[in-house]
Amino acid sequence: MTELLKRTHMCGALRAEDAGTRAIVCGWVQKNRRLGGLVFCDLRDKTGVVQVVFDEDIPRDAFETAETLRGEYVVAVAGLVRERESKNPGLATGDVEIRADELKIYAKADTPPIYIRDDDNVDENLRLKYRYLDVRKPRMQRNLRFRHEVVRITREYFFENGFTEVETPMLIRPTPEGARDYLVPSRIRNGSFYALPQSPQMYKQLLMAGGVDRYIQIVKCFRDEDLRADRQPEFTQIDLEMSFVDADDVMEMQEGYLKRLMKDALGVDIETPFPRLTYREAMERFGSDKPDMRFGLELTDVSARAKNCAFGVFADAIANGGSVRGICVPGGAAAFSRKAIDKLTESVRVYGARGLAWMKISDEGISSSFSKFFDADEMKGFAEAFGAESGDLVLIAAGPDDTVFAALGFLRREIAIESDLADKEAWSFLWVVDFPLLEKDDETGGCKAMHHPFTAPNPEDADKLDASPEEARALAYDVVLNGTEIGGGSVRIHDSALQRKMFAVLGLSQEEVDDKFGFLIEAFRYGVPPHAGLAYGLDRLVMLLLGERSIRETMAFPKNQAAEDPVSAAPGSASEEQLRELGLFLRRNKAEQDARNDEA
RNA sequence: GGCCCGGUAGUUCAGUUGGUUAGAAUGCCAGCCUGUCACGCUGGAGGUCACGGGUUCGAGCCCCGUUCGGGUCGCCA
Repeated sequence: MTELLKRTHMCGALRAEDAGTRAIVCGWVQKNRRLGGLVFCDLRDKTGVVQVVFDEDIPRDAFETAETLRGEYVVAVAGLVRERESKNPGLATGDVEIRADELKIYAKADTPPIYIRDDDNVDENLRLKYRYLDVRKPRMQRNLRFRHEVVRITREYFFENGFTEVETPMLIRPTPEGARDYLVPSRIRNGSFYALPQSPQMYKQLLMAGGVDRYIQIVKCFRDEDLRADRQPEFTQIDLEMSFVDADDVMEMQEGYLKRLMKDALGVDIETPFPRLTYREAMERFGSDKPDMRFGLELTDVSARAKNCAFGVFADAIANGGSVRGICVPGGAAAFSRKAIDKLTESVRVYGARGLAWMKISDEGISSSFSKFFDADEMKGFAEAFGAESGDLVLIAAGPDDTVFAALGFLRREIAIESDLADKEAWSFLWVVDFPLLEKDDETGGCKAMHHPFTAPNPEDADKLDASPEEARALAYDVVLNGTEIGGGSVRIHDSALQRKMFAVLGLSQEEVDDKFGFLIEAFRYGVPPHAGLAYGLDRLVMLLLGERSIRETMAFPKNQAAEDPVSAAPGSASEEQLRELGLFLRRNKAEQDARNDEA
């Protein structure tokens, strides 16, 4: 066993006032510079880098060892801290250096496959495969510590407010609704499966029935769906639930939390309460249920002007129950080339929009892709409806409402990014409320819960549940930051008659209800308080606060797009023995079977 | 499942109309160097151009297929 040099200081903490003290620091060799009779070594730990200097006045073997140092060797250095003759203003510790007299190499290191530098610009796949090297970089060190701070502040705030952290099971009953489950086969009961939780939803409601009153859990959740820059198969929720409260109480509690978080984590003061938009208003003004309100480019509905017009695209959209809406892009956007507009048109096709109509307003008048269908006064009317002035470009989409909203919602974000319209310093929080209770289920043709089947309908819409359930609003709310949903929740149904009605509207039979949710329904028979809650996506929240573009930057070991862990190469195959114990038989094609036989 | 982008030294990239032995930077190795800090100087090693097939006198480059990675739509109660 190597005898340790006991660390007395962290590398990045040394300052001019430490000059004259003897220090022992440990870490990784960032860089070794040999100048013949002098060796400079930048030593790195989690706090930063400090320069160590070896000269020929120290014991011969120590100096010769110093000459052999290479990048990422793990060492301990003992020596006197002293002020530097020539300071390095680029380094936090640049006023001092350690004049080493003792050196111990704990571990040598091969040349790493990636540079241990923030600006290495390396392929992300390599970063993930060698994540333990990537994590040595200041950026990841900062991100992981920041995430830790967010978690600490979160617990602090909610604990102060009477919340109890309770762990709920990771092995739960599979639920066919919603996202795909990760299944875990049972060994003890062959043929049965656990699922990993997509969220602790039902358990936290049981805790309300259990009198916990205020619950929080910072908890891993699992969804076997396709990945995105902000979606991982396993992610962390800040999950909470409160008893004897209404939606306003929950939102007020969250505003207090987010205000505290912004202050303590970033030193930023934000205004509360947050603005509230109804879902309908958010869609109509911004084409999104998570609008970014740091910039304008709001949508305008011009359906009335386009009704019964000669332009088939407009007229048909309205005749089929859709609408014609657009955005006005100011600031000289009328100078956009035909090519640029074509590119925007192409980009909205993925949202189902068939195309974009446009009009350019200039001092000479209006030029437009649809001017031949309208007279000059009508064209002027369009321009006025958009408040368009000379130099502006108006982009118009026509079709079913959801398509128009999706296309224009995307366009306004896209143009804001390209034209750098959003205030980078702004933290724009808001609530979106009054979500629809139900949405169309394209697979069954019926309705399904937009949030989940325990979400309470707005009492004002209670009468709609029978006749026109799709018009009913829910007591659901999302909190949005700079155009990204960071959390969402709802008031839950605690009235069993109402819950039965919801299941009926969703088309679930008594048998299905008993099978899937029986334990929750039964629990509610024994006295459940009114309750409501909310869950944040922690990874996404941390990503936004850090200004990162991917939640992978906030996780120590994220999965790649194929949901594989590049470090361990998970998922892997199970042994025949494991499969046998679980009572599982895999269907294999012949090639796989042959390969397996060859192995055995 | 669909669409888009990409894969060339360890790493980041260049590579002309398809034409000799595939280059640069950085990293790595060796030597020199007492104030460097992106140290410097000299020299050196390092390549299955993702894989397979095709077109061609000739393919890193063109075509087809596969694969891997990323983005995105669907999906994510």
